[in-house]
Amino acid sequence: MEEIDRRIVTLLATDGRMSFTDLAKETGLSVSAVHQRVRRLEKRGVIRGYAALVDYDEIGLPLTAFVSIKPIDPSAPDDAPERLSHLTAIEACHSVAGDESYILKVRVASPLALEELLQQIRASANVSTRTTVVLSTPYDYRSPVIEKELGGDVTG
Amino acid sequence: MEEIDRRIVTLLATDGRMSFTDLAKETGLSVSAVHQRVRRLEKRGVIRGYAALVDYDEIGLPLTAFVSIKPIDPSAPDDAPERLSHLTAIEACHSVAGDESYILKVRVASPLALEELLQQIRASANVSTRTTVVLSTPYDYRSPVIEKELGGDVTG
DNA sequence: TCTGAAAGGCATACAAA
DNA sequence: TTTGTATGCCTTTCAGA
Repeated sequence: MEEIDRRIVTLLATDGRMSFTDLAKETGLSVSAVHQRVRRLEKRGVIRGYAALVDYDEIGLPLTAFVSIKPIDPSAPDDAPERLSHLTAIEACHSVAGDESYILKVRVASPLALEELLQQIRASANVSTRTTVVLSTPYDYRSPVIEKELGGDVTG
Repeated sequence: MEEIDRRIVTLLATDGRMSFTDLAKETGLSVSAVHQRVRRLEKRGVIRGYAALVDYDEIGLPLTAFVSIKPIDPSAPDDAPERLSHLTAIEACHSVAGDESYILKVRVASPLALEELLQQIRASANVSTRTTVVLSTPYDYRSPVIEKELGGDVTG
């Protein structure tokens, strides 16, 4: 029951365009039952959306870096994520524990573009930056192995 | 022409399940022309696949962390990615410039699970670890804004 | 929550330009 | 590389249990 939802999410995480017909075959349910379950998973927010996974080298953004940021003025309100969200080179923004406040993952075309981006980050959010350049990516976006208990109602 | 491919990739990066019919409407091409272009983009590796984006809180993996690793024995061959790939909690592995050799992104159920994972990482790859816990994620998996020149044959 | 049926829409292949 | 057509499959909805 809950087991089938895990299976569906795993299958779609691996192949986001899998058809309902194939999902039905894999789960042993009817097509319409799978259909309802997927729609419910989408509505509950378990599935947040679907994306094509892109090769960043191929689309002209071969340079990836992690940029850790720290506020210049620690007493100022921390609205860095909103201040930075207009910079489309930023793929992700994580608030983190530790010496620095956020880790950004960025994708740019060149070292020069990275330099310009760092200036924009510093200026937009009034932060200092520490940058770690990615040399290669053995793997990324691996599909999760889903825990047995879905949702927040874990009692065990 | 190349412009249309950028558009198609952008649309599919944002909605990985968009139909060819809708892609055709958005690009002004016929359905079969879009179909061929998507298949070509997949074959060229510009589109590497499709994935459902999952809410990690909802699937029982609410704790995200970045784990930087450094070999204990720097003279030993560096095969950390292969040695670690069996650990499914590791979502991504990036080789990086700087003091440490790799940055791992991991997803676990709890602090205890993180502790156990770190032990497995250290044992599997003979490395020391430095862990940065993610407190919240303002945004992640944002779709790229694609450069005008696709592929490696940039002449301008 | 499931199944099965009915509808319309969509994917895919193909001929032609 | 494109368009249009054709066929069959798939998605989606609905009734019923």
